[in-house]
Amino acid sequence: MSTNDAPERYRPQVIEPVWQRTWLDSHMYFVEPDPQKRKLYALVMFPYPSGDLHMGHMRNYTIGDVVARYYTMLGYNVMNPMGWDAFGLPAENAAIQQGIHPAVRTPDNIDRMKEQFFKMGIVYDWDRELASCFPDYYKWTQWLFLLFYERGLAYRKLAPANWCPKDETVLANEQVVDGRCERCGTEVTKKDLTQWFFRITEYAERLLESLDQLEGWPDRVRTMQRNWIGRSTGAEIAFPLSGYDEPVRVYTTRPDTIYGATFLVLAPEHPMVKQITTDKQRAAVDAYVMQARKESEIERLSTDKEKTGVFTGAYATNPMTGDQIPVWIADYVLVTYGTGAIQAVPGGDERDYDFALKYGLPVISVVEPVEAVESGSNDPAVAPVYKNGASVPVYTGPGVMVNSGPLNDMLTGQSKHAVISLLEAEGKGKGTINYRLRDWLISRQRYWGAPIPIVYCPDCGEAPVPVEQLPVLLPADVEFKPGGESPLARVESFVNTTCPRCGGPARRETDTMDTFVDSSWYFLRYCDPHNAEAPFRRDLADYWMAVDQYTGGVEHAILHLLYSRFFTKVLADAGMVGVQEPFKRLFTQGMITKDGAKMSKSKGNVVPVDEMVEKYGADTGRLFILFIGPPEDDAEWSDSGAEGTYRFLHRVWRLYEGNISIGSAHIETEQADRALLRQVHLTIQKVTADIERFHFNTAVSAVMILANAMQSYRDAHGTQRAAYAEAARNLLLLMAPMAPHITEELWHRLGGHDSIHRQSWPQFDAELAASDVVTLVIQVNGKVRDKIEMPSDVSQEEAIEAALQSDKVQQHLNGKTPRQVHYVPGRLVSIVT
RNA sequence: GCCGGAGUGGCGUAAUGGCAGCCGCGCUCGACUUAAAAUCGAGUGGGGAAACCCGUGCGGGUUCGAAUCCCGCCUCCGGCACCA
Repeated sequence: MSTNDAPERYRPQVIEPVWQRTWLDSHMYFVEPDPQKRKLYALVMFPYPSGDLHMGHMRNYTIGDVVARYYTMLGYNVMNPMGWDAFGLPAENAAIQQGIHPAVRTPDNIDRMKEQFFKMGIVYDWDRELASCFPDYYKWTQWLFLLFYERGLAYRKLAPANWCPKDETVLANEQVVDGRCERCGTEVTKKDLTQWFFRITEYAERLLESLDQLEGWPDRVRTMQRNWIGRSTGAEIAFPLSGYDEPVRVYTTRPDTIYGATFLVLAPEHPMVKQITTDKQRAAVDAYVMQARKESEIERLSTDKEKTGVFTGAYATNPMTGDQIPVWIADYVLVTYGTGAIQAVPGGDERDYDFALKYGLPVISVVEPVEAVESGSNDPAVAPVYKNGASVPVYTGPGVMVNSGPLNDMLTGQSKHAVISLLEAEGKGKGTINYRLRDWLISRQRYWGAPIPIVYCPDCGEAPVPVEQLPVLLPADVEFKPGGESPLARVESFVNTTCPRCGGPARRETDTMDTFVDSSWYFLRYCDPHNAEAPFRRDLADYWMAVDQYTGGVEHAILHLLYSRFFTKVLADAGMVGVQEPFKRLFTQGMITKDGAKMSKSKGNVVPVDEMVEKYGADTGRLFILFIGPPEDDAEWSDSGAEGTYRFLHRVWRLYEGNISIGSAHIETEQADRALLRQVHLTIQKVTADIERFHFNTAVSAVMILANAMQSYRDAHGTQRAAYAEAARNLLLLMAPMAPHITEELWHRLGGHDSIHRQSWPQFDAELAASDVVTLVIQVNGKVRDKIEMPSDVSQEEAIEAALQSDKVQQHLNGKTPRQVHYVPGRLVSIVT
């Protein structure tokens, strides 16, 4: 029981810091493995330490905090860690532009952001904090690189990088704006460099297969990953080249259309282009190859763009028809997909068709639609189309084979198997499975990343750095100005080393790793963050893994999540973890946009959390960001409306003024008391379900409805009846994960002991929530004509009888006899005449 | 362009096959006040005096019944492998 003689205003700026300090000092959310309790690993994607948290972060971390606090109240042993994805481009840019060393700037930013986490009332197990840029973390990133290396999953090959010829530096895609260097405006070209790759394609099939088991993932993310991996079945076919020993190997998903293959197209970068180009065509081919290397992949794959290409002068033989067909190059063929060469079948492929019409290449029909092959074959998208007055159409749909020798009269599908058998029997090709997924390029010609732990010896060649020599430390004294190579290459003391095999002089690899490598295993390090002997202990990973609830931005739906899944599978194969998949349930939140774009420092549209928290307090900010809309949808930021949430919390505060007799066993049984208790239990049910399914906006709405009901009840009956106390207690518990400070404060003012966050989550009582009447909606011919109140146990017969007797229904029936009546129990009667 | 998603009052949204607009913002009117702020109360999709009609981006379909399911289109957002 608590009495407040002089009502005190709600002052978040006063109460919030007090509880933030209390939670931190009491280590409330610091956890150890406890086999007696159900564990729950709640994880939010760790941020890049840009220095300031904005409203997009606030949404992300508030959701994570609600999850952690909610499951704690449910009695789980909840691990909720936080760390920093601290390597990367922005720190290096700041070093170049402002001369601030990343090793100085990054910890400063981390401190600032950590302060902002405290101010938002977000609780973590800070004992597990990590930062990917600290040697005690990247030592193990390097260790894992060596593990991949030993397992044959890391290798080097030549690959192009964006290159600014003026600055003599490699550019990230982000630094290339409209084909030009963002710094100096020079036209960007490509430079071929020997770079490190991870062999993720070896895991393509497994990454695809286990997607089906990830039932706790949103369908859209699973679909995106499935399409990204892009499994297709087809055939690799050899087209002999006139005058060469080596044939051109093409990959096609439509080997059945080979009789219509009237030319071949190689990617401009295809290794055979140089040798097969005739002298007459050389100048044109070279110019085209140069041009193609300037284009981005997105430009090249655009089906809108007019097709371009050049004839190489070479001819190949169609292995099925024996015809001599010309070999072209074109930028719509990518060297990274399939074999980098295609058989062009203009009669059966839109792109090939456009290309053939433009360059006057022959078009042959090989598939004709069959009437009623399948119902639904009248789809206009796949009907034969004659473009630009061509005499032969393009048709990509299913049908029957024509002009195809032994395949004639077969149906699509049948013909695919038949032609593969023929090709295999004659040694001209074979059925294959192809993936769109490419190996993961991890080399970066940058300073601020984990050095790749490899040494090159003039005598022994490439050698891994011995484990006991890890970490390969980033030197502190570096010149950041762009020029030629990775900044590390200019640090003699770093580059010059000794060969671990022969002890002779050797040079270090000067590339660093893609930051996605750092973030592909951080969730494992959290399980055992201080381990100096290994990345993490197996038994600790076994206790905590998999992550039960992973929350983060939808922009990570493909790359980060795919790489983390890949890492987990490799580590499972190495016996280091017991799970095949790292993230059991995934929630991808939408972005908070401002001026129509994702908030980011580079776009200058950031709304910092500080402003919000200083003006209204953390609880208002948290509740408002949860209330703003469905968390999986993007939301355009506007601070009008925050005011309403602030008012709501003031109203809640006032609900706790006056005497509230918590703990009274006696519940009055007046209508009003029963109605309030019903509302309490409906709210328990709703808020519980909404938190479980991440519908926080409707959970907030539900507690507002309960607060409104309490207010009406109080105005009529005061605060001293037990029903009110029951409502008061439950409202705080239900709001506690979302608005942790005000609920903690009011909990103590009500006389509650311990922390509200250590209380049990309220239990829904169906009996108290039940209502004795239901409102039935009566429709006549699909339109609502009346509503009638009936006892909740009304039978179908009674409901229909009552509906038919309604005056309004009689009026709309207009003397006609109902032909059909549909009854939805407890909800609706639909009468059809 | 390709892959994925979203479009509902003046605004954020609710309803995921069964009452379109819950909850909140904004606005209007009223109470309290010397006045204002704060607070409290009433109202608020469009048309119509009313009965009622219309209405969930656009066009079609399925159904007794569609914001919700299906087909086609338009617009906006995210990802597209070196931003993370």
